[in-house]
Amino acid sequence: MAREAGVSKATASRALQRPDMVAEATRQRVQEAAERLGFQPNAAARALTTGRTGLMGLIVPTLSNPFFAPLVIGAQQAAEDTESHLLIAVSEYDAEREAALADRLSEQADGLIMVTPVGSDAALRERGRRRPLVLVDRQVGRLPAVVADTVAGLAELLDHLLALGHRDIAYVSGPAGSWADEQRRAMLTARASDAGARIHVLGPLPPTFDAGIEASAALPDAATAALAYNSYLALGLLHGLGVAGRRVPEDISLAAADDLSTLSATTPPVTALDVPLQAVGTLAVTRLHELITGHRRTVTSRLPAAPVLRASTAPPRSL
Amino acid sequence: MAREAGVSKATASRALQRPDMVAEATRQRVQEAAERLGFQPNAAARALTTGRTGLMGLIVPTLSNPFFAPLVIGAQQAAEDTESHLLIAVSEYDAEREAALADRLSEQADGLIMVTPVGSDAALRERGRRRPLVLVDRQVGRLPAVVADTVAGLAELLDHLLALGHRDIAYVSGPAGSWADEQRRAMLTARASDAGARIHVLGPLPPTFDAGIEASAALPDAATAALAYNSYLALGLLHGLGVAGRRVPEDISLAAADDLSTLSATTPPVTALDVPLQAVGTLAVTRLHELITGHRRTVTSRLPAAPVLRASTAPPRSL
DNA sequence: TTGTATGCGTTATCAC
DNA sequence: GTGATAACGCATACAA
Repeated sequence: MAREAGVSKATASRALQRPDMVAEATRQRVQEAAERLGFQPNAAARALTTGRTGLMGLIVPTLSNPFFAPLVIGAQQAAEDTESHLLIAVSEYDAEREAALADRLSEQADGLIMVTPVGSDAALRERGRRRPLVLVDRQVGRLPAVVADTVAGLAELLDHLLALGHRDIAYVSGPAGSWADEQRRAMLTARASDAGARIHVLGPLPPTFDAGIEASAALPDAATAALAYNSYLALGLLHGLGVAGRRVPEDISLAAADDLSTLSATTPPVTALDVPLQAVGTLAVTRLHELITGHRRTVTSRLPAAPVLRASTAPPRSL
Repeated sequence: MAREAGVSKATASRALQRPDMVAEATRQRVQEAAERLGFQPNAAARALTTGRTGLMGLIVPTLSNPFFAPLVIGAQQAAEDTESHLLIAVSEYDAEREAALADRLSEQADGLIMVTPVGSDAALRERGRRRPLVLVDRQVGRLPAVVADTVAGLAELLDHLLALGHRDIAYVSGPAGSWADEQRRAMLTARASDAGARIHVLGPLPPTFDAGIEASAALPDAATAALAYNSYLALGLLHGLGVAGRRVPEDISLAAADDLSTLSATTPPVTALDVPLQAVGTLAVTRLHELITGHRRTVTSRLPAAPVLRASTAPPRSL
């Protein structure tokens, strides 16, 4: 130990952790001794006494979908601000796998952030009881959560289509069992019906380009607009429609419920929902930090998602 | 502690860690007691005695560029196989920041994987001396490294262009100070010259879509083909050329030195280099694990990058 | 302001 | 096969 500085380890520890609890002169000596020896504090030992590892676990369903990159980036930034690091794991949309990962991460981290579209409410509740837990894009009871309000955003998007005159709108839905997808479906159906319009649900479908192509052939004839669960489905739809000779937006309008950057570079650019995922990531880490330090009881935060209107949506032909 | 099972903690520990060193009956009792109490081993305490945290640090320059996603995914998978977790941090291409992150991660992790296009050789050498370190896409002395052989792949790509008949080829280069970029430039210039052709270097440029657009206007008149440092530059070039009324590949051929998925969905699809980044990530973790467990002295592994020929490359007009 | 002593939860050593 | 017991390296309560 750095009693190269000629002090007790207690003083050394203080000099590095609580510089103000020690005489300036000794602080300097310790500092220098530490440098000279290339002293590296042992995180494990510190964690053992303090009960804090300074690590936060982050479980995402996948990293293949660039959709999640901003979330990780945002979380990363906030983690830095709280002097902690991120332990990232990937569940592959598998509830069992996710549970195993969460268990293992719990041993190492001070708390967990989970974006878990699958996975049972009960399991999450139980997990939240044991250790600090923040959910992302999902609400379970009174568990702390940060959600991007895609439902409200989607409502705006729907309103936009309705205002354009669309009355038969296809919703190309996402993976089976997705919590978010169910919320959206319910909202769309109800809201459309209130406005005297109809939602034609296709799916559930895997949220992929190929599934979008297939869906493009299955769109009901009546539909003058299609709303896709995500960008990949939208890109597939665009491609499929193009191949089939149906023009967007002349023959059919198209919009997506999330907004990967490619959507703005297609022909035509696709109307989409800007989901503030980076902010979600940042906020989730902040919340978890509050939870860990016990600074505050936190509940659900809701970040608005806003439609980005592009050239792929226009009034239906019949008008 | 789980002496709910009526055994000493020593036995309890053994029952859970070395099941074969304990009588089957007691193993069961301990097991059950652990379940009942929801016992969670404390990773910090274990790390303190064993000297292993089971964590690996991974520092990437950015996560905004989907280029790195496969790397993380590959690393993730391999980490799972070695029973370890990944601590991921982002350097933002900032050497100073990177150094700070590396220092902090070193305290927590058993070793580090760094993909560091910037950052000085000397600093990396020193770091490699202190703790297990694996470099990605970079070689520094005899430090263990895993590199995707984009230089060799690019040579193939160049050969392809030469075989098509191109003699004046623009290389739209990447960020200033990039290790990989320099390697490429040198190879291209030398190899082209050997074949009686010329490389026109544009840049250094930020590896972005917008920079690609600008570069498209700056291409030398003589150039019948352009090779871009990465997909974003290639997409920008494609866009810029399209706007300017120059057709790809009729007027000019285009290729990229990496291969984001969008390149295959453009019009025309863009010839590119398939960089096996996922395999790189996997191998890097495997190497680091070997290093940590001392199973093997490892040096540089080189994974081949192969050209994917698409419609954006064709013989030059003049032929 | 500084030093001494204790404990964090686990594994390793050495008896039994 | 099992049980005491001593580390591991740090932070703190308490004493000086």
